[in-house]
Amino acid sequence: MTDHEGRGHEWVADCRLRAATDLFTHTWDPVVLAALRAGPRRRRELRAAIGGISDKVLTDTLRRLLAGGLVGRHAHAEAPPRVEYGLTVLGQSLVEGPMVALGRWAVDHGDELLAAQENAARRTTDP
Amino acid sequence: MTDHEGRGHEWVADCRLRAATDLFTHTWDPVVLAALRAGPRRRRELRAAIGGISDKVLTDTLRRLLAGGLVGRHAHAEAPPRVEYGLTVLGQSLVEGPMVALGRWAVDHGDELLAAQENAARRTTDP
DNA sequence: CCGTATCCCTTAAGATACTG
DNA sequence: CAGTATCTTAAGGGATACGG
Repeated sequence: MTDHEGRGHEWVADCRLRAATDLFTHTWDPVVLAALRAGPRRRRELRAAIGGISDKVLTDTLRRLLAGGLVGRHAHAEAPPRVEYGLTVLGQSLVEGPMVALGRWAVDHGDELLAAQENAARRTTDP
Repeated sequence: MTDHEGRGHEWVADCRLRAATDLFTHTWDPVVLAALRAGPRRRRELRAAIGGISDKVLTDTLRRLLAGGLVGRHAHAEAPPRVEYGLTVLGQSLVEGPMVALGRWAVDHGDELLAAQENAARRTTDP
């Protein structure tokens, strides 16, 4: 199943592609990954930088990303607890590769996307 | 999904990127898009090519992709109903760009990803 | 063949309050 | 500051049966 290029009828059976797309199924995962792009951050910094994410969801998301091997955690042994999260090498490759590509696409086709959505919406409302 | 005061934070405030990543939050969307990469397909062909998707979910997914302007629908006026779904120009640009990039990444880093996941899993089980 | 209509279960994610 | 503990709601996704 190494053959993902070209034919298309085998994409679905390609577990690796499925595994990759599944990395994006959780709303906040890409957001957190993107926020870590600039470098390691403390939990609180992350929360502030992201904005609009609850403590629980941030915890859940970080747990998942840690389990997925995309994010690493470093707890400094200090009196006021200091913990930093950062992208692993793997996480970095994902962010700098496909995610940047997606971001670029979003910028290039954002207007078009919105327009298409409105157009399709009007189509279903208008007889 | 509350909007956070449109200040120019970073990536997170970039609604276009959010809009783009949200295109992947539904499990089957990328799968269907990928299945359409090879060209327009009839509903039944799609279902067969994908495998493991229910009628309802396929319907939901197609509706969403249609509403999103990524997929188009063409109903031929024939005695036995014939309907074909295909990528729009916009959908094609998404598939051929970011999605192919993601697929390539999945192939290149699939082993690494699995290894990292197992590693992280062992870490949380082993003290 | 192309869908729709239900019912059911699981889980993401928000809100809130509390501990080390 | 870093995290946990509940509770709640909304929604994705599966199974099945029926309608155009």
